[in-house]
Amino acid sequence: MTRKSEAAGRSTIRDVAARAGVSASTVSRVLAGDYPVSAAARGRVLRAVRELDYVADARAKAVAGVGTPTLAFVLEDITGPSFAHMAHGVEREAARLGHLSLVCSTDGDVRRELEFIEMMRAQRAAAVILVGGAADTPEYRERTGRIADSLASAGSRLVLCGRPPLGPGAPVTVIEYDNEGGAYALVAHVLAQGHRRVLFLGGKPDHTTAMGRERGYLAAHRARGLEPDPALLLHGDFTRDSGHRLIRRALAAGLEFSAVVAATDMVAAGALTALHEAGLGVPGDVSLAGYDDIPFARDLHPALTTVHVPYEELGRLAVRTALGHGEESAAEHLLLGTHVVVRDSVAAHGGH
Amino acid sequence: MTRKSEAAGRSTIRDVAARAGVSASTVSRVLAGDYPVSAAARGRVLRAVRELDYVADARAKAVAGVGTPTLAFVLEDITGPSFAHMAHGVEREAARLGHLSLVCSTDGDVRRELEFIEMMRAQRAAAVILVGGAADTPEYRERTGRIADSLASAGSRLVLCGRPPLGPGAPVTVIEYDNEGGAYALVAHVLAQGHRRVLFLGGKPDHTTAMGRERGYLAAHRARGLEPDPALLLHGDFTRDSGHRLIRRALAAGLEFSAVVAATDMVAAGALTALHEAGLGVPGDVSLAGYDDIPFARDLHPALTTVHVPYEELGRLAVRTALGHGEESAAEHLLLGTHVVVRDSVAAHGGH
DNA sequence: GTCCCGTCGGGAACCGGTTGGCGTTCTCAG
DNA sequence: CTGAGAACGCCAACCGGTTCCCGACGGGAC
Repeated sequence: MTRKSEAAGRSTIRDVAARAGVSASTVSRVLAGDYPVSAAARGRVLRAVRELDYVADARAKAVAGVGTPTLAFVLEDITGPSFAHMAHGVEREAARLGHLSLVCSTDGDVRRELEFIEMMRAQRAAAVILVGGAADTPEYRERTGRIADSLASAGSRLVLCGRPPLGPGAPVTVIEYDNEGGAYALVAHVLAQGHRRVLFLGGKPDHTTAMGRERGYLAAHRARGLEPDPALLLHGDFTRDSGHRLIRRALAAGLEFSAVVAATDMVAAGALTALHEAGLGVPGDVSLAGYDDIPFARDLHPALTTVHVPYEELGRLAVRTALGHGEESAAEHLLLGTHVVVRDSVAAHGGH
Repeated sequence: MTRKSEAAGRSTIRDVAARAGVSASTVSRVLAGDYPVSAAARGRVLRAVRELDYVADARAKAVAGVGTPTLAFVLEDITGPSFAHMAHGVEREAARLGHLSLVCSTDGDVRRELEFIEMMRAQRAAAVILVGGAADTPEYRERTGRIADSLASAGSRLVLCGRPPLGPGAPVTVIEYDNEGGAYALVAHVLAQGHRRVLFLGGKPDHTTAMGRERGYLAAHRARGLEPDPALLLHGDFTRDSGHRLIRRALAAGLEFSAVVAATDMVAAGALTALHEAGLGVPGDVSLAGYDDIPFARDLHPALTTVHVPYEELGRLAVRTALGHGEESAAEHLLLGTHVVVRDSVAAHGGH
């Protein structure tokens, strides 16, 4: 009883073959359904498969060159609403295209990101999608460029989704949204309401998403011939606690401002609570705006004016272009639009 | 030039061997690092690996019986905050234990869930984690039981995380939280504030998570000798829109209530907005409570009283027990505690 | 100068599938 | 009754690794 493998246990194609009284090739062909097989043999094979509850080993198929391709996406933290929406888009589109999705949270740790990408190369993933902003240093470009080459030469592809593009020539697909433009439009809207001292609750310096929004903030001011007080540019991270803390500190420091633009809806949520706690009315005493248009933005009180970003679509596009399906496959750099969603948290300055 | 494979392209272990002037076995051994290999040979192999940018094919390793195990988790929608937190816990713990994580969103589609699980069996995943509530029908138990057997006989394991357990005997690991108990405590708190007509914004009938919370609602009433008006039990789903709609309808129908308990923080958020839109103050005119304690609950205005559920820990435990690590590996059924978080959205009936 | 043992490396079988090529059998026309 | 051609099924090679087993070589002890 060398390998009877009985009823239980992972049975192999040979077990099935033996039970059906045919060769392994025949079993394979019955299952594949391409090659002609006599009805009698097919029946016996099918029955054996059912009785043994046999499922072909996907890894072995993969080695043999058939089988479900895999797609990987790595993000900082699935818990962030915008990440979650991108992830959802990626996963849904991948599934639609018959791919499996591997995830990895890096918690912002570059080393973990690197390790995971290396694993994905070993897995022969069809594509690796890097999601979300990052520090755009020369080192980042160099490192990411190497990864892109490495992946490309292994027949895979690197996709940057809402992440700083590399120089031209790198074998990379980039899907971005108009990050700076959204911030520009939003801040322009705030300024149009008469606000002149607009506090900006930013993210980590040199984090591209944060910086893009900050650039939009500055550009909107300059377009009106205004030069914002540098003291109004605060830095933290993209969490609600950061927004809460930043506002408390600004208030404690006696900083003057009539409006707050947060780099993120999450940050705005924390900021809103801090303002409330300080007895400040929004938008009566101070106006507030966010960025991302997460579903919750509507349920803050007042409903948050923010910038809508098509996160889910971003994810879908990322996998579609990566896999070369769809007409956008030709393009290697896509830019999706954003737009301001006006709700109730921004009012005219000095307004009643 | 049969398979020179040049600089580019997925190089095989044989390519490396050829370039280093050794056999494939030696390359394998150098990379594995177990077997003694002369310094000279090792050096040549390492250099060849570097020059070819070689990474061993993880799928082939898997077939040969070594290599990174995989773990799968399937949930309804990664976009829901509580799901996202469980997912995060699962992924982080899996990574810590050296596993890869495959995800699948089912959007509540049972067929998709089934398909995915079958794929996971083919992938020889170490464990499949089913996350989130489901309709607990006899058919569900039967089907899930079959899956559990099937997975078990393939050396894998099914884990139900916050999902209805099966009968005893099924080869399943169950990680739950005290769903009903949390609702009981929450509603008891509301009743203790003097409220007698408490509207319950539930989920789909026969969805276990929703029903568990509903049971808690009822039990808390009965413990006080109260029998709630059946008209106060509303059903929808777990989205913010559902909460919004339900409140609007209840108000339009002239339903009387002094407090609202929502089955979910998301639902509570929608309900809160609907109440505000109707000119009702919270908690002045009506009290409101949620369930899940998602980070945003603090930033609603008023800050939401809710039930804290250790979602991330739930995810971590799921993989730990599934993989048989840790002391809890022996247990096959774990129940995590929940607790009420009192904030500002529930006030005494009749006001101060 | 042998003998022996330890170190090192290669050949080959194996993991669990797929598939090309070829021989066998069946069928039907001539 | 025979020969051609189609239908069918098995053998063996292959995918890309790992590892058992054994032979070769070199050095130290006697």
